[in-house]
Amino acid sequence: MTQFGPAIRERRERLRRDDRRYSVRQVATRIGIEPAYLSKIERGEVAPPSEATTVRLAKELDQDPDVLLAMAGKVSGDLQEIIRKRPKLFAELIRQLKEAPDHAVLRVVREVRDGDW
Amino acid sequence: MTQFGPAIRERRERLRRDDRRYSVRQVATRIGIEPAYLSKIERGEVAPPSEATTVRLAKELDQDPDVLLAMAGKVSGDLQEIIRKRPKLFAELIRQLKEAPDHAVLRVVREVRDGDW
DNA sequence: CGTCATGTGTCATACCTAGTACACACTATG
DNA sequence: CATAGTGTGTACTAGGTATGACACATGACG
Repeated sequence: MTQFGPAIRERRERLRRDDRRYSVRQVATRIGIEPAYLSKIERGEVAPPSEATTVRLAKELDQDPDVLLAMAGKVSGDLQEIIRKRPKLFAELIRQLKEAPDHAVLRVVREVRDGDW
Repeated sequence: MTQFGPAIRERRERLRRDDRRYSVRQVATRIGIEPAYLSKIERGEVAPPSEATTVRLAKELDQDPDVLLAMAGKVSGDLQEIIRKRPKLFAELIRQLKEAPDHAVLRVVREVRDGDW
């Protein structure tokens, strides 16, 4: 699994090649944290930041928040809330899908989307 | 939503009617926490305990761990891990199912269980 | 009646989370 | 060459998490 910090650094530096506004300092300022803190995050010197900060960072770097949160070892609060409202149901479903191949899960997603319930 | 503490208390006292071994003290000792701490948990004087403690408590009181964790505002670590391994897929699925009625979700569960992938 | 168990109040604590503040050395640019 | 911007090291902290230790008053049991 790719580490959170390095992934961020790579992404930011890529963006920076075309746009000087993607420096540690400026990105940090835009998402409302200290530059030194972002630097440490990117080098993995500290643990990934809070969910809120991770999401702001994801948006800033035009990345999928759920993917970044996953790398940070977290699951989005809104997903957790959905699960908590019907814990038995969702726990069973998710454990059921643990070993299912991607295409099987996708099929379920599509079925539900087009479902006529 | 029922609160975590009171639900625990109620359940424990119910068990206690038939079995004197379900006192605050004895339950606490069996699951490895201080009696005073369990007392505070049951009265909601402190926040619900850690996931590990909650699960031990659930087993001790013969309750569904996922349900108790949900009341505690948490989602089981093993479910989170499943989601984190394929964040996009599961995020989409779960958000898709947010408004789906129970029977629709259950249908999906059954389909997957009997699925031929 | 003694003693054992019960629930709870008070106080203390170790560790974690999620950062801030500031200075310093290097680099690029006009 | 000045200066503006860059990344990073060191030091610090407010607030929360998850308990532990112990004493005390009450109630039940033999």
